[in-house]
Amino acid sequence: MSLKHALLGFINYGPMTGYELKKFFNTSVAHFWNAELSQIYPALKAMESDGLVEMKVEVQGDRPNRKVYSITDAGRQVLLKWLAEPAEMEQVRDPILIKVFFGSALKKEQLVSVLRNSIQDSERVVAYLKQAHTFVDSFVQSLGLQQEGDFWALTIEAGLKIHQAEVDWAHEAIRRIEAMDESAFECRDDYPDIEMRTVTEVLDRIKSVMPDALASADTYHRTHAVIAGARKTREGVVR
Amino acid sequence: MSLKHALLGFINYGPMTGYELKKFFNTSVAHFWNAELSQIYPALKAMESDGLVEMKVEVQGDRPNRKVYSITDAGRQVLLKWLAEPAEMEQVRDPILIKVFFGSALKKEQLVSVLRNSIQDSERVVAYLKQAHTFVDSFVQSLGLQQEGDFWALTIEAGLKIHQAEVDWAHEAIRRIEAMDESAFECRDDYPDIEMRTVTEVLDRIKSVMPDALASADTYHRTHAVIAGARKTREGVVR
DNA sequence: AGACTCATGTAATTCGTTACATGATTCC
DNA sequence: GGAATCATGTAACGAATTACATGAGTCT
Repeated sequence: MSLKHALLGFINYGPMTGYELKKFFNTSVAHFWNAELSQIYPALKAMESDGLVEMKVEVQGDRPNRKVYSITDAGRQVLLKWLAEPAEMEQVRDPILIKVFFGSALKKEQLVSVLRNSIQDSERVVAYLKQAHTFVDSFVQSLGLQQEGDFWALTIEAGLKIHQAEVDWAHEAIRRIEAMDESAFECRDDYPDIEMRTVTEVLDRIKSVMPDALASADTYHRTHAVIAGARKTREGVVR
Repeated sequence: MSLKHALLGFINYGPMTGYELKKFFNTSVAHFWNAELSQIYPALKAMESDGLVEMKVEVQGDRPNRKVYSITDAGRQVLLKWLAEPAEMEQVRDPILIKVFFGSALKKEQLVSVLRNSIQDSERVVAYLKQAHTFVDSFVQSLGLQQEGDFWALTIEAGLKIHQAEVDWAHEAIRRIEAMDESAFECRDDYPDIEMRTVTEVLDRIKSVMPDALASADTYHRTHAVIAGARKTREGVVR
């Protein structure tokens, strides 16, 4: 679980309250991680009882009291250990790809319009990230965290490259879809009447004809498992 | 929620059991969606009681009975409606970027090694996807779903472009990190002693100096909300 | 007058993973 | 003899979102 580690990372900069952590998230890692206050507050409590952070109440007259968390030696150790471990690969879940995958059930223009909407969304994020560079510069300067600037910038560029790849793909997809024959669309009535029991049979048949290709497809998730296994061998236990 | 819609999409090809759906997932959309049997079975039950699918028990002597689900008219309507709606943008959560973000706490070589591991993972996926093309071709042919081939191929290419972008970024990141000064690393002891209360103050300061940049950073999530809002205006209620 | 900020939370719900359970058959 | 396939599930847990709750102070 990365949320607690991200919180530790920020608290490692200096003592902070949950409310401020939320602000920090919003203004720095929002494009690749987010957390609501309702998730942050319990997480901090749990981290405190695990001895990773310490809490001090700052009494305020006019406003609600602040609970300021600072990192402990144990917390810093946990953070450093986690940072140095290989990152877990998360299962991607991309609804737009499901829509394209089943695109033959739609009218051509409908599918194209879905893709156009998706391009708009991605382009908005790209526009945000382009501006984010200048903003992060002054943010980092003002907090005296100049050393962090380069690392923060790298994460922004990751976002830019990935979202730009999405945009490029979607444009190419629209081109390809528009070149497709009308008969490829709205074909829900004329699916083959074959009992889908054949899914299994087809896999068996392909298995005998081209064992290599199947191996790769069938073991996609096992591949991940193998990676995880390899990691354990490489670096000791990965919790 | 897209899982039920993905299930509907497959059942729309023809009647299927939960077990076969899992196989279909593994051999076609595994790179952008996955579901365990323990999630599929209850989902099918719920869809049945919602009237989106119908179930018939096929008694088998030797093996456990099969519960074959087929799509209803209501189900097909729900599927088509969902497919035509703009796709939701999911919050990205990328642990590797957290590690880079807090990379200054590590030693240079540690951070580079984390990135190298990440490259290995991504390249394995890229290798799988390159093979997947040929596999999907014969799979689609054998099932008599030739029309779907082009749409399936598009999703594979999306995966290729995005994961390739990740690989490219990580290589560039390693280059940049290796060019960085040693002093930028392991600097956890000399963070400024400023009370982090200043997060709020810094934001206020920047807000007055460069209101444009802040607007973009501060409203990243609101931007998403705006997109959702715009969608509602564009297309009616998006549940 | 109404919205936003500061500052804390709890509760309910959804989505997903992991573990556990059963039991015959077939492949190595 | 042990693992994998076929075929169904349940239960527990974890992560994240949404909704609800409080309450003073400030901004428009």
